Amino acid sequence: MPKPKKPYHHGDLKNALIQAAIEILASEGAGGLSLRKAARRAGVSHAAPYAHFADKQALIAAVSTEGYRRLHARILAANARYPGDPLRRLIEGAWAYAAFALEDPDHFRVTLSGVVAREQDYPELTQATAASFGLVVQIVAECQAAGLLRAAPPDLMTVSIWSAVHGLVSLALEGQLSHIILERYTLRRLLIQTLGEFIQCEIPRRLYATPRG
Amino acid sequence: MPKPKKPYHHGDLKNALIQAAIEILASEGAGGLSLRKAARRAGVSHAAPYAHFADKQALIAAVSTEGYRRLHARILAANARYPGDPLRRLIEGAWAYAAFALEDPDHFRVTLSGVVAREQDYPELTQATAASFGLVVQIVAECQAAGLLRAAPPDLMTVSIWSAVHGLVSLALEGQLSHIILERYTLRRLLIQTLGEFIQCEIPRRLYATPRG
DNA sequence: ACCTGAACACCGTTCAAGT
DNA sequence: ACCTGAACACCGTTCAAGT
Repeated sequence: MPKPKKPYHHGDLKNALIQAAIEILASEGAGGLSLRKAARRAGVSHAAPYAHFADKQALIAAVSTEGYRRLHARILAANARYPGDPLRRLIEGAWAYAAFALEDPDHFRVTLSGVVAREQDYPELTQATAASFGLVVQIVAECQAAGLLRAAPPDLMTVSIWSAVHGLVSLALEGQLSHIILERYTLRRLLIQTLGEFIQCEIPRRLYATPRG
Repeated sequence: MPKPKKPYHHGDLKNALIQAAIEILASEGAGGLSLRKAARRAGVSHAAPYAHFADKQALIAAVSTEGYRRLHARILAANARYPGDPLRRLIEGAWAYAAFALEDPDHFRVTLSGVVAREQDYPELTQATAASFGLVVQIVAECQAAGLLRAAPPDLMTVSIWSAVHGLVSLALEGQLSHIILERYTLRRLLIQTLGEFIQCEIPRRLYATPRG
């Protein structure tokens, strides 16, 4: 216990509000998220959040930070499942990204749809994004060492691959991929097909199957 | 003149509202867009838009449709500039996409950030997206014929390349690309680097320079 | 057909005031 | 330090009424 803080009459309103916001995103979508509703769900008055967040943007930044941490945890878990198998780590890491988007679309949207003034004002968010990026750079570097990805500055290669994965997931999520295509191919199939353009070897067909779920 | 319609006392309120919305996006950003403000700018009462749009979503769908048309026009123009040069057409088409995002970030955001229930309710939007997608498929197919892209179903290859371009542009726009990277490389450089992973030949260095602007 | 004005339920944000 | 209640200026949407 780093700080034995037991404030007024709500255990930890700040985190309660973040959790409430994430729940609202899951149940009502991004359009239904309001400071007042989060306050109501946490059982406090509509002005109480202002004791912990400068404005709505600040709450959203906190929700975004938590989103990045969940993404990080998912990719890390996928990584742990395939020690010494860089190809599998790359593919399942990307799939973990997609799975988060599919399971919690509005939290994903808020997390990745920039809080605009970000960097300056929300150091925790900056740190969370840097940590995730760093993790992907590691995976990419492993793949390069194994000759699975072309030699290039790992951060540049990471930008390219992250872009491709993020773009595919976003377009699918926003319904911008034509029905014709989504009826013929699963998202996982499209993901592997796209990663296949980067990867310098054949990808085993058995990886096409969407895992558990 | 397909329809000599001269309604009540406003020439064409519907289009006036769409233009007003696009102007608001440019001057105040996506957060500042409201039906009431668009109505005010068009010089009508706040309830007047409901004669032409079912709700705010419907206006946004119209703005999105217009965004897709501008994107289409830009890519078409880039195409016309490089007849018989598929590589250049691909690169400058992608750059046209990025240029739209850079010049009118909030219109780009609204255009690509799905209206969710899209397909069913807004046939004009569906048509506009299909047209753009078709144009890119053409360019991709040309590149494949020239051996610049790997042989694969052109629509699948288009999904992969569009994803990469869209992802890169989106991440850059939302400030999700680390400062360190954006300070060292221009967006155009990152775009070409990314396309380079798909293209089966060397890309002339002189294309790295960002054109007019 | 096209538009207005009043009305309703909701926001984000501020601020004096209470414990 | 943490929270409340009233207040203000904004929304989206509806609806009776006017031309």
